[in-house]
Amino acid sequence: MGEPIRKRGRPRVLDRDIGLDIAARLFWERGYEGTSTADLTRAMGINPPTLYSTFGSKEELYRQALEFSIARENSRRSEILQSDLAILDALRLFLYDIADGDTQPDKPRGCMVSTAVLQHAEENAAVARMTAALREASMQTLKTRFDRAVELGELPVETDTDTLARFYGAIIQGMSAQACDGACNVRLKRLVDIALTAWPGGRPTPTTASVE
Amino acid sequence: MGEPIRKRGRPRVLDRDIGLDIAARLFWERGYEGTSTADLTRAMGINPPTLYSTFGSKEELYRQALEFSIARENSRRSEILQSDLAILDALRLFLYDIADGDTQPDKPRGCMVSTAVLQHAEENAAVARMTAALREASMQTLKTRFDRAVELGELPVETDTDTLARFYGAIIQGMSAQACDGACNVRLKRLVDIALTAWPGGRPTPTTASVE
DNA sequence: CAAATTAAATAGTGATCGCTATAATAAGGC
DNA sequence: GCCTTATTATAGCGATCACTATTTAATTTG
Repeated sequence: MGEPIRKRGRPRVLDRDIGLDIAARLFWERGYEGTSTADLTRAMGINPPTLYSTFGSKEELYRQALEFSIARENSRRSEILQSDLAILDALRLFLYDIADGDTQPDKPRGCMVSTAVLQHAEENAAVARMTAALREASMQTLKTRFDRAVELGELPVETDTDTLARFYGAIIQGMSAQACDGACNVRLKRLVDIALTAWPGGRPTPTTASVE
Repeated sequence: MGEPIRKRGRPRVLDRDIGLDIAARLFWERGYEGTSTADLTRAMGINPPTLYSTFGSKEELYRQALEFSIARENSRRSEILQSDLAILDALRLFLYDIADGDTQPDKPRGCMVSTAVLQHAEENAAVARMTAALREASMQTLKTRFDRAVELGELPVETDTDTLARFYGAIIQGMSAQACDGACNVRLKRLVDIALTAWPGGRPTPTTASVE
C-alpha cells in the first residue's frame, strides 16, 4: 500500500524496522550495557553516523527497539487476556505464551523486559527506570484483568488482586531468568502449572506441558 | 586471636575482607558490567596495582566477592533448611529470610546471585556461567531438602521435587527483580505467602507478613 | 546538463575500559 | 645504619567507549 514515493536525495541504505529488529536482538541477548554501538553498527552493516542520524543515540535506539519488540508480542497476549475465556484458562494461555517467548529457537533466551537492566551503572539509571516502568505496566495489566474477574464473580471479592498480579509477575521474571540460564520450554511450563495451583479458592488439575 | 605477626616489608593498606565487602556492595548494586575497576579502586581507597596484586583481576575479584557474600548468608539459611522444623515452616522462614536479604536498609536492593549477569557481552560469558551455576546449586539445595521431605512422609512420594525446587527458585528470582525495582519487604513476603499455597496437597493458612 | 537535496563514508574526538611496567616507600633483619 | 623484602604510588599502556565534524556520493528537480 502507498506508492513508495521516491524522495530526493541519496537513498537510505538501512530500513528503519530492520535496524530495530537487529538492535532488539542484540540488546535482548547482551543487555543494554553489554551491547556496544560498534556491535550495533556492525550487525546493521552501517557506519556510526547512520546509526545516530536514524535513531538519535544508543539510549534512544534501545527505547525504540524495546517499543518495537513489545508491539509484536503485546497484541497476541492482550488478546488472550481480553478474550472471554475463563480467567484461569486465559491466565494459563498467557503464561504459556510467555514461556514460548522465553525459549524461541534462533532467538535469545528469556524476555527482553522481564529481567533487563536490574543492576546497572549510575549513568544508565534512566534506562533502568524505563524498563522497570514497563514491568510495572505489565503487572498492572494483569491486575486489571484480575479486577474484572472479581467483578465477574470469578474471584472472591476479598481477593488482593495487586499481590496476585505481582505473584504471577514474579513467576514471569523467574521464567525469564531460568530461560537465560538454559531452561527449556517444557520446564518453564511446569513452573506455570505449579504457579496456577496457587490460584485463590481453586486447585486446578495441572495440564502437563508436554507439547510445544 | 593469633598474634598479628608483623611481616617484614611495607604494610598493607587494605584489609582483604574489607576490600571484598566493598567490592561485593558495588557489584551487587551495579552488576558486573556496570562496575568499573576505577569504581572499585576509588571505593577501596587504593590504586589499581594494589587491586590487581590483592585480587588478581576484575573477574577474580568478582568471584571472591560473591563467595565472601554467600558465605555470610548461607550458614543461616542452610540452618533453617536443615532444622527439624516441618518442611513448610522451614520453607517459609527460608523464603522470608531471602525477602529480608532483598530489602536490607543501607544495602543494595535484590540478591547478588539471583538476578546477576543474565544478559551479558560475549566476553563475560565465563562470569555468567559461574553465577548461573550458583543459582543452580541453590535450587539443588532446595531439591535435596524436598527429597528428604518425601522420605519423611511430608510430601507425596510422586512429588516432582525438581520442578518444585525450580518453582520456588523462580519466586526467589522474581523477588530479587521486584526488589531491584523498589518493592518493599512486606510486599515480597506477600508473594511468599501466595507461593506457599502452591505447596502439594496442602493449602496452608497464609500468615500475613505484617512484621519486619 | 547543473543545482539542490539527502544520506553515506571517512576519520576522527576526548573519555574511559581493564590492566601493568617501573619506581618510590615502609617495614623487619642484621 | 644498610640490606632485604613486601607493598605502595606514579604514570601510562593499547583497546574500546559513545559520539561527531567533515567530506563524499547518490538521488530528484529544473
